Amino acid sequence: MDATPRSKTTRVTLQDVATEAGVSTATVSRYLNNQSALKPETIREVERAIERLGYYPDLNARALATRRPSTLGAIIPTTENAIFAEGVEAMQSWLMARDIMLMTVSTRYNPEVEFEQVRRLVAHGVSALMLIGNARPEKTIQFIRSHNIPFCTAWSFQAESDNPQIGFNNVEAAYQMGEKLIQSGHRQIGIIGGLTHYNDRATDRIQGIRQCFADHGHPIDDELVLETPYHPEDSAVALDQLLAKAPSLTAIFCGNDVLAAGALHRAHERGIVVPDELSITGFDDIALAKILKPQLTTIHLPHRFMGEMAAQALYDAVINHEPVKSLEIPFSIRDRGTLGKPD
Amino acid sequence: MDATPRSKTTRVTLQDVATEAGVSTATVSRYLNNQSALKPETIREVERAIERLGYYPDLNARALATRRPSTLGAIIPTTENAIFAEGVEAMQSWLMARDIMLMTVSTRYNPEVEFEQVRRLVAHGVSALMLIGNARPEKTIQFIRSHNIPFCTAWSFQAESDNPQIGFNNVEAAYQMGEKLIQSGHRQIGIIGGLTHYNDRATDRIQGIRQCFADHGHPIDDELVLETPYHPEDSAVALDQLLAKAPSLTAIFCGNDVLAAGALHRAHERGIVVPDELSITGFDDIALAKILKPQLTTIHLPHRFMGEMAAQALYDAVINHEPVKSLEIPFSIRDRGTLGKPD
DNA sequence: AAATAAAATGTAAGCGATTACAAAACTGGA
DNA sequence: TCCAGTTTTGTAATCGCTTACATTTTATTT
Repeated sequence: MDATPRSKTTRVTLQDVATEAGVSTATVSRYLNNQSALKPETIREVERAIERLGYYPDLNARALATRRPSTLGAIIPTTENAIFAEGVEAMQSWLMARDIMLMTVSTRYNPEVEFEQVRRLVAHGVSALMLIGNARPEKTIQFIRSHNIPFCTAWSFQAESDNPQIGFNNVEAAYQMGEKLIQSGHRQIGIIGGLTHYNDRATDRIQGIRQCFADHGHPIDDELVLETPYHPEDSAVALDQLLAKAPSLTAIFCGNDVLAAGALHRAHERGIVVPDELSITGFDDIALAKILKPQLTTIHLPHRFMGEMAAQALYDAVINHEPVKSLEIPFSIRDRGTLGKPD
Repeated sequence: MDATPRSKTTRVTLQDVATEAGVSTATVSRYLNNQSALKPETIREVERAIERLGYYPDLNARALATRRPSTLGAIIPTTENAIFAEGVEAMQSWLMARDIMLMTVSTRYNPEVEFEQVRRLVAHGVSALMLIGNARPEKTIQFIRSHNIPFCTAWSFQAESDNPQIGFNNVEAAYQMGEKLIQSGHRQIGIIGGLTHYNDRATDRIQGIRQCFADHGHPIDDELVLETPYHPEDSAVALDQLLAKAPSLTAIFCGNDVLAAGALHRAHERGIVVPDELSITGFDDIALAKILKPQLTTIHLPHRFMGEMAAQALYDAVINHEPVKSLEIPFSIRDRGTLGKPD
């Protein structure tokens, strides 16, 4: 095969194809977009030229000319947590099938970085945006709105928010886990939650579990509610602190599975038997949850599905110029091995 | 809730800023690029106009006009495995600091999908590409080369490959783990590797460990070398098969940590004590490795660092029009709790 | 004060596509 | 054969930006 020697810098353009095929650029463009209006003969001619030259269109130039959507953006806290990584992967494949690129960036849970990323993506011409959760400085959403960019938030669904949301009710999920704990006989529990600063998922989960225990007459003391970064080591430290403050705790509610894994690991190290001596609950149901020993009792969420739904919502919005439709995603508790009855 | 009324807003352009500031577009453009040539007074004027209008440049249009790089691409097998997710996250932040976007897509280990993704990214105008590993159909690299796009492969370094590579020697790493196993007294081991089809990491690791045992006079039987997808469940099944075939195995070499975690979990389920009755080794040192019980003995790799190096290599290449420089990344064994001596 | 060099700004032609609008090439019917 | 009506194709403006080159302004020198 002769590898179409190309001078270093030049790209094969529509123009090149046109000359090669002996037609005008408009004709080639028509071939690329709606073949309907072309003579079969011309079509063949153009096809051959494209083939010979190895031409492929410059999608950015096309986007510039058409002002039609060719990329969407997703901004997530981190790819370290598989729930987001999987979610955007699902978005990506859904969109790709429709010829749209997804640009994904992460913020490391920093709202200022998030704002910066929003600007960047908008500057790069994304025609819609997905963000995680509803908690952030006003200016971010304002910026997006002022540029008339359709967007949605995801992984959180709050009745009180007026963002379009594709997510689930974190308060309710945590509340239900609380009921499960209470049913099992737990009365005094500790909480290891994520950092709540500009993180509505972390906030809501903590609120949900506390509300539940309060409603049942066993309010959880502030002292027993710890916030840590989403890393196993931090969670381990938190467990130590909790146990130091209240050795009689019978269960730990963790803000997510990573935290739960860290707590579980530390419990093992301390020789505490889970769930006989201490129960631990997670949140998210990541793959890890099932290979821990014992397997994590946690809340299952369809992360990939959520990603797809978000993709679809944004897609519909940019294609049909409709407002983005909110969608509440259901969750369910996975009762596995880390929740037992206190002695 | 008023949901984003989709008014036909036109975008604020350079032209708008120019008129607002009472200067020409060239001047505004100069302000954006090299302020040096402008009168302080003009600068202030332009600044004010930009501020008032909330202008930000269209990076795609800019890229079109300058033919200078504004985005790079990374193609990884999956974001499910944190090693790649972290790697590209590191790439991303490194590049972002230099005002370059990274477009990341995944292939699900399918070489045809990978080829398709390459085409897409190229069409979207990425000015360089990172791929994972060296094993793929000829046409993929040919396509990239024929379009004169700088690229590198990563997570693998093979002396025999003529791709620019930022990676480590998988054969050697596995070999060293083998020596460790032999030193500990293991003579008969089983292998649970990844699918080797178009996956040089999986292939090399298996080859490395087998070579080592062969060199020491304890060749590993084909029967005891299993390949499975990178999921814990598959690995669990593989462990059962291995143990069925050869109950006397004293150790299992796993192709990565996920596989090791799955095998470890299954061993627990079967009541096998690790490492007393069975040793298990991993590969990659993902975060999970340290919260398993016992902690995984595995090979540590600086994934983020590798990502950064790849970013840097590509960046240098596109900026200075130099060929991409290869780089071999060192690894090291983390001796933790899953490797013991056979009785 | 005139001549000349240096600094600051403007003009206009691209970059690679799309797409009104216009023109040319076919139809077929009278 | 001629003309109106379709099809098919071409011309040229446009998208938002950069930049070579031209022009104007300002500073420097004699």
